[in-house]
Amino acid sequence: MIIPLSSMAKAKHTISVSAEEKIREAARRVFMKKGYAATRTRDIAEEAGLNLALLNYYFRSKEKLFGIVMEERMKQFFGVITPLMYDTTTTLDRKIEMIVSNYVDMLLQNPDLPLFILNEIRHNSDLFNRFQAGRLIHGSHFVTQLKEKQPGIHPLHFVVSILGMTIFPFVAKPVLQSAGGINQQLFVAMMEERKTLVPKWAKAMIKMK
Amino acid sequence: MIIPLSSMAKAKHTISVSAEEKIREAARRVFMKKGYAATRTRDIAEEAGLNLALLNYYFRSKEKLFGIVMEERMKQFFGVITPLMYDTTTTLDRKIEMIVSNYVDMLLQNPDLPLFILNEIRHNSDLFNRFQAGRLIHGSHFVTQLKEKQPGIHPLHFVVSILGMTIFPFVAKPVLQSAGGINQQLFVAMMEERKTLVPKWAKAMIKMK
DNA sequence: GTCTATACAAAGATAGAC
DNA sequence: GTCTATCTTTGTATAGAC
Repeated sequence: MIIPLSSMAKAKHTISVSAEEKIREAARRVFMKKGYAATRTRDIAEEAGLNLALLNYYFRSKEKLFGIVMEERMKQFFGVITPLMYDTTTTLDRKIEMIVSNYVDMLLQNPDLPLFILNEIRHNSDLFNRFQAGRLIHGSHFVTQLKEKQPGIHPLHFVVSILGMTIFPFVAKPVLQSAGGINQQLFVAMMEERKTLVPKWAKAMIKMK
Repeated sequence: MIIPLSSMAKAKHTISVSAEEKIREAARRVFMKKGYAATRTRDIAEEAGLNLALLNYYFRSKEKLFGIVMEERMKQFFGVITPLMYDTTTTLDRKIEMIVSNYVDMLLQNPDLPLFILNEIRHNSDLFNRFQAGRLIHGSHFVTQLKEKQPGIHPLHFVVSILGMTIFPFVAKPVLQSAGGINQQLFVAMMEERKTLVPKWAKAMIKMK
């Protein structure tokens, strides 16, 4: 039996991670930690345990490599809520519970993600526009449901409040730990508590006169 | 009558801004816009309309200049709430109203401030520790009042929620405008509305069973 | 595909004239 | 105090051997 070369190459790639993959993962870690501007391509090569030239061989430039990392991270950051917000089969209350819970779980695994994303978008707003042109929130079923319940208040007020209560603690984490006098363990415990607290508060807000 | 030289120099400084001052203000604008790592000293010199060498003449290095700017901005960012939080003469409800209202007013004038501060602190947490060692929130009268009203819930939960609802919209502004479909004018109007909405919600949260 | 060595550009800092 | 010119370091990208 003849085994095609392409299959052999594929098999080889499944046992040991390819150099390309190593660089992409190293780039993700370094970019996330230091941000685009403060990251040196040498840092990425070193983190990957590979030579600097490989970086330019697989990806054309620092900027191209960053674009790839950024797209993956934005998918992760916005992907947590987009499907939920557009789901027409769940109630408003259930949506709120799921959005908060899913976000907290994901952010506990990726605490640096929000500040990274929001900061890089601010310095290059094209990043976001290129990713998914507008209307991500505006046209969602979630917004429709909010408008029904509270026609007098712009639905974005509720979206901002829920996301703010959920995401902000991770953005302000260093300050909270230092000025609030809490350690890592307590921080995690509080975020777990917020999975029930924030939805409870949010539902009350929406039902208020 | 004899006018001392020192007075003349002082008078001169009141009419035209000194080079040192020009550089500090230019540095503030450029650092706030691009962040520390992405800022080039040449950008600051150009923004100030002065030569690059002056920057090193007055301040020893880019890092020193940044430290000065950072300290001023942190004073502004934390100074808005610190006095209020430690004030023992105001009620809890009044404190909440004042914190939100003061923050919104200040942030409408300095929309880039939160992301700048939080991002730079994350990349160099010494910046915050050096500024004002811990306890900024932890030992405040505000926290004491919250603990009285709701002994079962960690007071930091309320602090985080109030600050999150107030500050987060400014941190996420580019995303909100693009994905939420709102322009600058509507953004400002909504932030004004939040000066009454957020306190109303926050008070209800604290009173909940 | 992977490496070493190096070209080239950008950026921080300084010397020295005025 | 302020400028022009320049040194030095750092960082991105490429050439060329294996």
